[in-house]
Amino acid sequence: MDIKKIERISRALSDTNRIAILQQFKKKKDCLYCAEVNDLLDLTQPSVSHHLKQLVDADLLLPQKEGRNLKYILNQQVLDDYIASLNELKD
Amino acid sequence: MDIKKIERISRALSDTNRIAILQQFKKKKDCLYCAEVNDLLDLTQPSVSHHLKQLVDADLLLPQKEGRNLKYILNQQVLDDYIASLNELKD
DNA sequence: TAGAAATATTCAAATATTTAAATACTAAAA
DNA sequence: TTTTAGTATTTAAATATTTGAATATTTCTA
Repeated sequence: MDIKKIERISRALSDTNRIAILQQFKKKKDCLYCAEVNDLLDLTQPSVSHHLKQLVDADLLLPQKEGRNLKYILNQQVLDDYIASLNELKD
Repeated sequence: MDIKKIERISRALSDTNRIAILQQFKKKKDCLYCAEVNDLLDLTQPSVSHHLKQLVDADLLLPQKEGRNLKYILNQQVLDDYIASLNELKD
């Protein structure tokens, strides 16, 4: 993973609201709906949309349209790659 | 690791200059001198000092004074804890 | 002790991020 | 087809970050 990608993902993770979104996947298991994220955070809908966009732009979340709803899936592969890059710092 | 700590470390990692500093540890092995970081980055000394401070404040680097020089050690424990927190997102 | 070397701090300017209000878009439902 | 629900975009304000110039601090050395 190149340094720009590491930067992008790190920045996506550098906000408690976005970390809370990711942590919610542990509870909701496989997927999370946009509306659920709006309920989860104490922010207006546009702000939540902005945070979700950051996570999607970093490829941490994969969006999937379902009619007028939007479902997100955690991109475990990118998370694994990011973790692998961090592990490489340690040798 | 609490959410605020994850945020802090992620933010410290969200800059290519700071990532480059951490990557330099792989080449210099155990420790890195402040002056070496100044040489590494194409920034003025105060800017480098600022970046190093971010890494120290996130506990990713442990500073050690050696006379008027300053030596940094990579805090592998914090890095491990951070990685563990990221791994927890995946279950 | 005076001067030099290494690092930190202060300050200001430029840029980026976060947030919400207003509005637009898209797709389902009435 | 009009309305409604869900999500995105635009805009602007507040705040935070990044950077370098100037300066301060600390510690070594002559």
